[in-house]
Amino acid sequence: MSKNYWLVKSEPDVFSIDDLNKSPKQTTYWDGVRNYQARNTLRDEIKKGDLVLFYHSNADPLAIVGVCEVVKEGYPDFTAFDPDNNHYDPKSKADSPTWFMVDLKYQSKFKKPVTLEAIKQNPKLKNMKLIQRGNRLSVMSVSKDEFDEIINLSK
DNA sequence: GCCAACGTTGGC
DNA sequence: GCCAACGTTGGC
Repeated sequence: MSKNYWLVKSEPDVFSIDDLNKSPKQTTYWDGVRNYQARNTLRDEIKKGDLVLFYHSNADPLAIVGVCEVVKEGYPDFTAFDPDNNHYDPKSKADSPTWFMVDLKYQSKFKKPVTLEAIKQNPKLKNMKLIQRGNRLSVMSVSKDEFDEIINLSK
């Protein structure tokens, strides 16, 4: 089984890569995704051992800032069951959950963040979903070539 | 803070 | 099933 590559967005004011690094076991559950397309990715496609680019949105700079690893595959997002949680969704039931999440573990922080600007200017990355018009998905796939190019740019 | 580009909701 | 209204995302 070959490894797949992904990108997740997070607002660093809410949860940054440093927050992930400081989390217990450098691991967090990636909760709060409430979009069906992203849900399908989390539930069905992302596998243990896959690598994930960590992107800071609504930030300065806008950039991919590091890499994390999937340590637990899709399982029900329990924050949807908690009325006190910001991500509460009464339509999601414990016996037939609507929303899913994965666990991510910190792997590395780039010496040099790969900015959105640099990605837009790189012809090898012109097909990245991140820069396609109107893309607001918080979880998306990345090709191996794109992943490798991002790693090169970060050195 | 603005607003384009979505996705979702709900009346009909 | 259509579509207007509304809410959210996220770059600028």
